[in-house]
Amino acid sequence: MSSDTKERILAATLEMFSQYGYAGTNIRELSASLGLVKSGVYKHYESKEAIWNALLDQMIAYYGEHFGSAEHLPPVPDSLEGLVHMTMQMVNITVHDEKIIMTRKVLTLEQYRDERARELATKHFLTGLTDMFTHVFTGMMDKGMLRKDDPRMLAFAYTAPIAALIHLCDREPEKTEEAIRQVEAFSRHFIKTYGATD
Amino acid sequence: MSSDTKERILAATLEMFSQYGYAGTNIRELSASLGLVKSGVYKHYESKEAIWNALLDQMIAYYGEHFGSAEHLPPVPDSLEGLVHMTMQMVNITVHDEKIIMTRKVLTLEQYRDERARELATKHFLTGLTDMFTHVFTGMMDKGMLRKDDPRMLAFAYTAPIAALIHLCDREPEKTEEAIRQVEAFSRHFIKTYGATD
DNA sequence: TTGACAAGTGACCTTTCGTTCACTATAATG
DNA sequence: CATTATAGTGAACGAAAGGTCACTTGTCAA
Repeated sequence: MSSDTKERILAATLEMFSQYGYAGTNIRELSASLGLVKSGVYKHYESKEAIWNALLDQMIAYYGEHFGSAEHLPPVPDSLEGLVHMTMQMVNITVHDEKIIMTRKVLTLEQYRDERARELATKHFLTGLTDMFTHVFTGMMDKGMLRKDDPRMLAFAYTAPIAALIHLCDREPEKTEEAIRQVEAFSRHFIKTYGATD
Repeated sequence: MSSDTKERILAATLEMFSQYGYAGTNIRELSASLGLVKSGVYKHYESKEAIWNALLDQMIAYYGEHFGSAEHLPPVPDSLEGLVHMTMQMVNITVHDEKIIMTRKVLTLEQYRDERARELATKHFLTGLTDMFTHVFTGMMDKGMLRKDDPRMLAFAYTAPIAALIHLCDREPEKTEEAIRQVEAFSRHFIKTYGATD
């Protein structure tokens, strides 16, 4: 089973790149963290850059599979409180799942250097979230739960502050609980502001 | 004039670190970009890390001088349109000033590695902006221009999306004009939502 | 004029980097 | 059983990294 090691290398790479970045990571430590010697890695990838490209391929594919198409859009909540609940569920996953955290960190660290990282970063941090909640808010407006307004603008106004708090968790993990409370407070403020009054 | 070169080194360091990061920058190229040979740099700083610390000192000091104290808070605008205007002025400066752009990029790239960078990043990207606009919105509520609400929550809801668009400009400079238009659209949406109705 | 010092040079050192290669152990295949 | 491909080893390589040092140059104070 060669492919097992191949994937283990990618996992270890994600871990190291998310901490030290591409330039700050060396193959010795990467191999050592897998219990093998550095030349062993070259049996599976021909260069450091090849590993990086494979990791990016995987991240891009993963994003495409899980957030890329319309099938994976979240259900429209059936109440304002449901929106808060859905939001908290999503945020709790995203700030506690190590793999997702490391993916964000890697994209953050390599966004100025690699074009594909740049593109995925914009999707991950901005347009993807906006698209997703544009759909949610459109549905909620149709059902009369939200005031009629530009759903895309609302989606942007809703997701950007939450994304900022998620980035705070990545930067200062000890503030995670506090940040989650802030997300909830913000979400409740949002529904109070934009919730339909009838 | 030794201190002239010392400052030129810091300027060149900011430029290189903001592009390639600390680990991705080498002293040879840094010196070359100043027209001197690498040992010349060591006449002014004893190590690469010393340069990094001096650069951080400078960034922290600059932030403290320009955004740190209450004296530097922006004036409370005298109309909702004034808020839009003030916002656009600030954003235009911040996304076009190369030094400010590079400062943000450096903080972005080193935030997971260096504790002081982490702290400054949080101030720069989150709490500093929130504090600033908490003051602005408090003043605007007092003057009856904004609906009474939690000024801190509003400041957060206002600045986080704008910061997200600024980060987009850093990541994809070719989208700067489009992003600026989005900032203005968001700002107008904000005053329509929270502006006092009387 | 001289002495001292700061700024800059170029050769050199050590370490670490990414990468290669001859080799071994293992396990499946004919 | 012999063979062959695969995964992993360990020594070695050249390049590039950060850093040192003896030396030159220019400036200015005594």
